[in-house]
This record gives sequence, C-alpha cells and structure tokens, in this order.
Amino acid sequence: MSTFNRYTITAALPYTNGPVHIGHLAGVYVPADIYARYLRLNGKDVAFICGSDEHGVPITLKAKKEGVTPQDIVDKYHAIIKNSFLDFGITFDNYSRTTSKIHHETASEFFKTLYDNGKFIEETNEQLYDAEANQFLADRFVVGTCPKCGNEESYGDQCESCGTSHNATDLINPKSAITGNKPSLKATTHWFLPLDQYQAFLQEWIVEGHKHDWKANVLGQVKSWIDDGLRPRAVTRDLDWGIPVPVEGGDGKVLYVWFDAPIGYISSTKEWAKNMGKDWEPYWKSDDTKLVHFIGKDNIVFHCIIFPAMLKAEGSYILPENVPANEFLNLEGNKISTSKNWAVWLHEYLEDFPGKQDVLRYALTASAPETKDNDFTWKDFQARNNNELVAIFGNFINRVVVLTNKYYNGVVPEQGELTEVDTATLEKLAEYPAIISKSIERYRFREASQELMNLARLGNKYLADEEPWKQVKVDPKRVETIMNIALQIAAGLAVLSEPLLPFSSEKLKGFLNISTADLTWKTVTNQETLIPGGHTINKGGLLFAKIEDEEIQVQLDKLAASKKLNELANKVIEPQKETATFEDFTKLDMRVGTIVEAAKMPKTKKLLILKVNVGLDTRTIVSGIAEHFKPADIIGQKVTVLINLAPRKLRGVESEGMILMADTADGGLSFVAPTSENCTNGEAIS
RNA sequence: CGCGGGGUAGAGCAGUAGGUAGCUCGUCGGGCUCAUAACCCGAAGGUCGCUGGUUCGAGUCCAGUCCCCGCUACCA
Repeated sequence: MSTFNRYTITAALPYTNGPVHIGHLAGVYVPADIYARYLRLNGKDVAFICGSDEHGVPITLKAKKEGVTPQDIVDKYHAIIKNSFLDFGITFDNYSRTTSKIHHETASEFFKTLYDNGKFIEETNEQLYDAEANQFLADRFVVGTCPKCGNEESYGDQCESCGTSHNATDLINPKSAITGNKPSLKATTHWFLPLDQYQAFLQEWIVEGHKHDWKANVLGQVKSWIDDGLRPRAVTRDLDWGIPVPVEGGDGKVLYVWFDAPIGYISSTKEWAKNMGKDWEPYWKSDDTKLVHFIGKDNIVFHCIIFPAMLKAEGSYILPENVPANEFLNLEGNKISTSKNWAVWLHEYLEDFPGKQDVLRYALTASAPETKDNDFTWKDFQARNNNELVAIFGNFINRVVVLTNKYYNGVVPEQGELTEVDTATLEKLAEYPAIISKSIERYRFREASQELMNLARLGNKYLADEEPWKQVKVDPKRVETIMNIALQIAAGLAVLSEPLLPFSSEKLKGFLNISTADLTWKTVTNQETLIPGGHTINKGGLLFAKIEDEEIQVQLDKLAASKKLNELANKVIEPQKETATFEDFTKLDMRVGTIVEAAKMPKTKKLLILKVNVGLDTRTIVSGIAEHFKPADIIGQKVTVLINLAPRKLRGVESEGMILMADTADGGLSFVAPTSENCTNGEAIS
C-alpha cells in the first residue's frame, strides 16, 4: 500500500536543560530509531531528523540560577544529549540545534512569510511587568492571592488550592516570583496565530480523515482540543533568549519557543541536505513523502494542532501522515523527575552496564508505554534480559554456532533432502519479515519485539524437535541439513533484529561472518538460502550475558539513595511566624476526638470524609489526607481537632473543623494526638 | 466539575469488522542434555471493574456507575 518515495521521520527535539533519561528513550527515540532503521533496511529513502531545543524561559532561569549564560547551559546539555543518542545507536541522519544559524534563518523566514501573507493577528494588551528584572512576567512567574478562594500562593494562571484558572491580572496583591516586587501593567504587542480559523481543516483532516489509522490516545486528545474550540495563540514573547521577531515592532521580542522548535525539524533537514549535497525540499513539500512525528503525549497538541496549522498557513508544506505519540514511562512506581533525580540517566546507565545498549533498548521496547503509562522496574529489566535475550535469543545462537564449529569446524554444511518439518520451518522463517513489518508499520514496536523473539523460539523448537546431537550418531547426513536450516534461522535473526537490537545484530553478523550488504529485509523472504553451504562462520561468543541480582540491587540502592536525599533536601524548617497574643490562642478551640467513620470523597485523590466524635457531638470533617491514609486504617484513631474553625464546603460536603497533622520527613503525614488513653473525646487542649 | 487514556489469569499486555477468551513472564509437572542450569512439551490459573440494556449470541455495541493515570510544577 505504500506509495511513498521518501520518508521524513522526526523525533521530538529534546529540551536542553538536562540530560536525557530512559523515559525519553522509551517514548520517542527508540521507536523512532527502530522505524528509521527498518525503512533503511528496506531500501527506503529516509531522513531521520532531530536536534536540541535550546530556547525558552526555563533555560534562562536555569542559567540565572547557576550564574552562567543561557548559551553555556545549552552548550553543555547539547553535548551530553547528542552523545547519549550516539552511544545508544540512535541513527539520526542529522542532529542539529535551534541556536544554529541555519535554524535562526529558517524560523525567521517562516515567520516572515506568514506575516507577509497576513496570517497573523496583531494584538496589544496590558501585561504584568517587573521593572527591576526588566521583563514581562509569564503566568507562572506571578504569585498572588486567588480571587476565588483566598489562597495567597496562587499562580498567575491557576490556583492550586481551588483549581480554578484565571488571568494573572486577576490576582489580588500580585508579586513577581523573580524579585518579589509588585509588578506593574505595561502595554505590549504580540502576534497570534488564529487557530480558530484552522479548526474546520483540523477537524476534517484528523478527526475524520485519520479516524482509523491514528492512535486512540492521540485522536482523543486532538478531538478534545477541537471540541473545546481553538483560540488564537500568541507566537511571540517578551524575552531576550530566542529568535528575534523579524518584523517591524519586534524589538525586544522573540518567537515563542513552540513556534520556533518544530521549525527545527525543517532547519535540521536543510542542514543535512546541505551536507549531503541534496535538495531538502522534497522531504517537506512533496506529496509522495511520508512525514511521521515521534513524540510523547505532552507534545500532542503542538504536533497535531499548532504545527500543522503553521504548515497549512505557510501553504507549501506537507502534513504529517501520522503522529504516533506514546504515553509516559514511570520508574519503579513513581513519575520520572529530573529535579528529584528520580530517573535512569542514559550516560550513567552505560557506565554501569557498558556495552548493554540493546538490553535497555529491548527492555524499553518490550514494555513501551504505547497505549498507557507504563512502569519501568529493574526487576523487569533483569527478567527481560535473562529470560528472553539470554535464554531464548542468545542461547539459540550459541547452540547453532557451537554445534556448527563442533561438527563442521565452522563450515556451513549443505542442505540435503528436506523433510516436511524442514520445509515448514523455512516457510515460517520466510514469513517473519512480513510479520515484523506489519507490526512496525503500525507503530506496534512492543509487538514487533515479541515477534522477533518468536523467531528465536522457532529456532529453539526446531533444534529440540530434530535433536541433531542424537541424530549425529545415527544419521550424520541428516544433521547437515538440520544445521544448515538452523543457520538460516540464525542469519534471519541477524537481519531482522537490526532495527530493534542493532548492536547485537552487528555482533551476530560477526559470528556468522556475514554482512548486511548481502542481506536485506526482503532477502529473508525471497532468497532460498541466506547463508550458503561452504561458507565459514567464526567461533562466536556470547551475544547476551546474564545480569545478576547484585547488579540490579546496585541500581535499586541508587534510587533509594536519591529518594533519601530528596527527603532531606525538602526538609526545610519553617521560620517562626509573627507573634500571637494569648487572646489569639484562646480563640482556637481544640479538642481531643476519635475518628469513627472514614470514606473517600469520590473523584478526588486527596480528600477523605471523616466522622469524628469530639465529645460534644460527632461531626463531619473533610480532610486532605487520602494520599497517606486508607479509610479503614484510621477508624478509631485519636486526633486533635480544631472545632471552631468556620465551616467550609469542600466538593459540596460541609467540613466542620480541622484535624491537626504534622509533616513527616519522608513526605508523609502523622496525626497529632494525645498519647494517653485517659484523654477522652471532647477534652480541651490548652 | 469538565476532558483524554486505561481497568482482560500472580505480573505485563493482545483481542482486528460482536460468534466457544489469547500471548509473554512467573508457578507446577514432565522431557531433553547440543547450549549461558539454558531449551522443548504439558498443566493449573480469568464470572474480561460493576450494573442494566440491544442481540439467537458481547471483552467487543448502547446507557449508567466505580477505580487508576494524565490534562497543574523542571520533565517524553
């Protein structure tokens, strides 16, 4: 069905404010690389494009914090990231960066084209401005009192206490998060891409047109945005780090990082084409090019709504044929977090497991977050290696290589007369390229990895059924055929494993003394024999090595150490508050109480509805402790209750008091309660 | 509250257009000994979150409901 003459494959541009970890690899780069390698093996014309995303506010903040320039930050991480990709065999045809000259020119020109063609709306409005920091404040850099619930720590865009979203200018007593100063209002002009004008086009193209071939999570997300109604989106920012707005009135403004970043795909392609002496344009402007974006789920809106709208507005570009976004990978049950150092960093992994790139590639592929968030555990990693790569794949190869050397001194024996089983086995082998292709072309890499393993199983089963080690004593001629066929399967594995396990594929080809030049995806199906009789193979070695419990324990200890460190780092002792008078204190009526009933508030994660006996009565108290306590475990718990707190409705349930809690070092909560059993309910606390 | 994704054997997942519930790992039993104590065969284990409906027949369609994750923090 493929009528495409060339492929442009992009992988999300990693943001250069930190190194890359297994989540990045599993979600984006490994699947993209498998896809690109697969296409190349099939003789396709492929441009696999990526680069560092180096603009945006977080980088300027990090630079400020570390007392260096933004350029220093991006230089540092660009180098680390680029190396990690190289080390893991991610075969980008070009890895560029958005601070490059070619990107600045390309993005500038792109913006100017839209500007000249009247594709933008220009709007001036008043925004909060920090005079001391000399900059406009993004929503997240404004803190103030929420107009709705009175929370004093609300962010400019949303109050975390009551959950409502608002404008930064709505906050009471707004403060700059940078200097703490009160910001002033200042007029600023920005350019907006009127996404609402593209709503019908997006509806038709994605929601109707790709109803059946795009992934459910992507389609759902897009549909949700479109149904919600698209609004014009600013594509410029008041900032000094980025690509200057190249039109009149653009002084002191840069392109919004999300306008500039996806254009990075284009500029990176241009850079590549230039180096290769090729024309870049067909890769982005020709209808017979298949454009595929590999991304994580947080990028769906940008790649399915904003970037396509930009491309459509420009007019001469093709649109992505698919955007196979993955969900997120968790690590040992918790979200991967850069700041909490809850991650497996690629550069550190290779220090601990040198030469084991394929093991991680395989483990991540085999449990990739393709349809929902998944959990990476070291135990699973070990099991994938020991039970699948070593026991099934590696062991089969070892059996074949050892036997061939033992019986025939490494020379591939000729096929004799074929039995029914032989023919069936060879036919099955010939089917594998199509089977694995089907999975890869549908972006089901997890499935592809299992199919590859099934081919190794086919080999093991064939040997177990034919028992060459027995036959060799009674019918040595027959063993020649058996080993020949086993070698064909080994050669097939060498070829078909390349996209998923490139390093091992290379190693295996070395064992078998064959090269990819002679063998491609199609030859596995079409060619009678992949490895001819008379050919001499090498002595070989181990394709994969077992990973012992101790090695896994080291990794688990490492994570436990980061957890501990986080707890200590987060443990700040709050300074003493301003003096309270005795009258202030006596206003508070605190009593001893006992929890008699507890139930979770539906559809919330933090709230429990408690019935507490406080002596005077048994009252309802809503408490935000559900993340730390199970309802059943706290019935009968003695607590301290502030009973004359003004009642307040939480999610429609009136809470008549407050239970006193203390934070614990590990981020949990502890009840503050009398230790003596003699304290009865209703006893006053003073 | 709303929106998106998910809820299928101990774990991780498939289940395409509705027709007797599958795969991998793990567990148990057996076989084999060429191989990194690896491999091969067999078995146990599921009222497909729950309730109701459509249908001759539903994991698969419809309605309702519960639970988990995300949409909000540096992060794919």
